[in-house]
Amino acid sequence: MSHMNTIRPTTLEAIIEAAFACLNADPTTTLAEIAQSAGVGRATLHRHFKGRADLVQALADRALAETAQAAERAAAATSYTQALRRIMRAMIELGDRHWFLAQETTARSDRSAEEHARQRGEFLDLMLSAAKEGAFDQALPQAWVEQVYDHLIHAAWEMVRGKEATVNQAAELAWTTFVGGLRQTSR
Amino acid sequence: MSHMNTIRPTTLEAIIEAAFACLNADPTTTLAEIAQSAGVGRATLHRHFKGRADLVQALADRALAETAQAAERAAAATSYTQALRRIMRAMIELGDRHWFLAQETTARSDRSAEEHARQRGEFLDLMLSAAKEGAFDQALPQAWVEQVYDHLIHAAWEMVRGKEATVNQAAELAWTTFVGGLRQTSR
DNA sequence: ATCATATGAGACATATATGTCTCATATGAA
DNA sequence: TTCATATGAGACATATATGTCTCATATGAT
Repeated sequence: MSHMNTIRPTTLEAIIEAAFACLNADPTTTLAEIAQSAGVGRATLHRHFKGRADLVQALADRALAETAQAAERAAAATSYTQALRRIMRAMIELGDRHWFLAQETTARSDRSAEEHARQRGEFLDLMLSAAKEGAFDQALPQAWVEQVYDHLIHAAWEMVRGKEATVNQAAELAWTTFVGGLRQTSR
Repeated sequence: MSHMNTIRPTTLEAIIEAAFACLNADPTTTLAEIAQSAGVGRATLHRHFKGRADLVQALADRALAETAQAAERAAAATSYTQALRRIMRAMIELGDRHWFLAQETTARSDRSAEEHARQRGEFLDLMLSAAKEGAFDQALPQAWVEQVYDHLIHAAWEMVRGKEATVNQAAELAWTTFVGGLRQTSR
């Protein structure tokens, strides 16, 4: 604290945002390319992250923390179904984080994997509760409901990325498709 | 023709299948790892493919050809809607090819990209025709319908991969979810 | 059996990404 | 201004993936 010449917050942020964007677009992206995309020297990237593995771990940690926080906030709702809907919207907004976590399965720390599993577990409980509320057909395989939920988030995020919809529109489309597609009467 | 000691078809096939599996699981997979996974020497892989780029191009070409052929076969149906359904099922069966084409956007030959675009165009026409038949709500953004269609294919494929459903079951789930989610009354 | 070709193993060279260091400069606090 | 720290540029070393070659062996056709 006090007088220290702190790291410019923009530098670290720029690296992290560029890394999310680059690695989501192409997981083989070079550290040099990420640095360049962040408008930062290659050495600077190495000062902040020991190496590729370290960077990826940091991204995973951040994505996990951000999605967890957003989900927690969104979970405050009048019903489990509404919570599910609000979380879906929140995940679409954090689409790059969500997608990164879904893709980057390689070599994550135990703690990180545990946290991910814990979050996932909480979410599944919520889904179960929403199912009991009648949000979707309880006879459907749980795995299918999860798959559809996650993939619709990604689909919606890509709509937003491609400027084909606003976040609100995409979230609305995704939710409507989710409940309509998994409705009990639709079987 | 004639007396030549032909390449063992199994060698090439093994390499290609291993490459699809490995690269889908982790795009950064090494050529050495692919060769090993195929149960083949590293040198042998290089005899068949000049390098990584060449291999990826070959995979893309094959995936394109296989999906095109399967789609053409499936398109023979009693209605555009049925064709759409049969194509969806076919794509789930070719899930690894379909996914590979969706992911591997980097550096494909012009011819390959053109062919992909052409296929895509034909498919969009079909979707439009199915929409006119009432397969789904015509008021929905075309891009959203495409996104949902493609993502449900991937979701279904992952169900099959994870042994959580047979191809038939997964295809049924995907189609039901598709038409239910995009139904006109569901808006 | 004989021969042509495919293959595997490994040596070797090269290319590319990664990691480390130095030094000049920029920046913000005191 | 003065000072401590962050940064950029680039040199340099290392690690890893890739590409090429040789040779012994396996395989299938004749």
